[in-house]
Amino acid sequence: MTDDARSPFDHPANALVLEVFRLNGALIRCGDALVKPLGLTSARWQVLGSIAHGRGTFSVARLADNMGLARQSVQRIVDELAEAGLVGFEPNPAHKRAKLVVMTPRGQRVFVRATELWRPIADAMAGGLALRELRKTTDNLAALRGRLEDQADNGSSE
Amino acid sequence: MTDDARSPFDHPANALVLEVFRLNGALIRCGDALVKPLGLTSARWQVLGSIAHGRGTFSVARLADNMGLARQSVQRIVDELAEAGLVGFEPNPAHKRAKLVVMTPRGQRVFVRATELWRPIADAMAGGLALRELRKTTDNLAALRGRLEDQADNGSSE
DNA sequence: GCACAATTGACAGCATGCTGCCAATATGGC
DNA sequence: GCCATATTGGCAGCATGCTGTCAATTGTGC
Repeated sequence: MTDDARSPFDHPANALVLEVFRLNGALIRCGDALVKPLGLTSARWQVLGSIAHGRGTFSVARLADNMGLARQSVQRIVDELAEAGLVGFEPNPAHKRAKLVVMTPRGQRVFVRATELWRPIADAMAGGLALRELRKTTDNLAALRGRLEDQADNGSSE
Repeated sequence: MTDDARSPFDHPANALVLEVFRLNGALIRCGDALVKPLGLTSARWQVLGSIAHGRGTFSVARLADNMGLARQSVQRIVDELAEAGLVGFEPNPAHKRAKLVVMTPRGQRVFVRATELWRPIADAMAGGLALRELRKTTDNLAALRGRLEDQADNGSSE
């Protein structure tokens, strides 16, 4: 069953879009299952990853920008992580209100554990592709997103 | 700002995963904005697309399988589309309970209109990539998903 | 220094994905 | 034919994304 000219919905980009949706869903489901034993979810794990990436120098707003999400989406997750004792807040010398989000020791341990669980899955998933091909694919996705967002911006101003 | 060895989270697949998340989010936001004037959302538009793809020969459960989503996720959208008068139900000769989901004439008009709005955006987004490259990228994503899901399956049984 | 814009977080509410549980309807083994 | 199983839809509830609005803080232009 291939999707040919069955409907007016037949653009070469559509197959890619559908595959992005499917892969996104599969990644979230897999991640949820993977880190559930640690009391995490995909979303909380991702936020921990962003905090690790910034080494505790980011406010919630910066985290959200880096992840491409709305501030409030990240804010709620961070608040829940704080309630669970996995992250905390440090005073920000540059901004009294925008505190810096840092991992607690417990948060660090959980994040390291999640990373260990993920590595073999990532190896197996990416193993079939040459590193070059993997990078090329990533670059192509980024380029597609760049042009999509340009379109969205232009479209709203015209 | 590149993400080097700042944390234990440093696998070549991670850049791709993050880009899939970002592109997925960008596509949904763009789609929501695009079809909002038609009274649609990304999710409803996608379900209409699946119905069009099956030409009205699919039950809700089949639609969900095709989209890689849980049945209930699709069920709610279909119910809402039915309430909005965009889809209807035909009796299924093979199953009294599992009715076939079909577009109403109004649903068809809305879907065609959405497709017209999407085409120039898709052209602009994919335009920077050769058709070959676009297909290759799509295939790579599908391959990654296949291996990811295999891992998930094996992992649960071992 | 002061008013105005931009940034940030708090709170409330919606859309869409998920799961779990139950009832109704096939389907298959006996 | 009958009972166990699978499939399907209905209902309820949760997680995570979004938006809009408001207050607190910071930065800018005069």
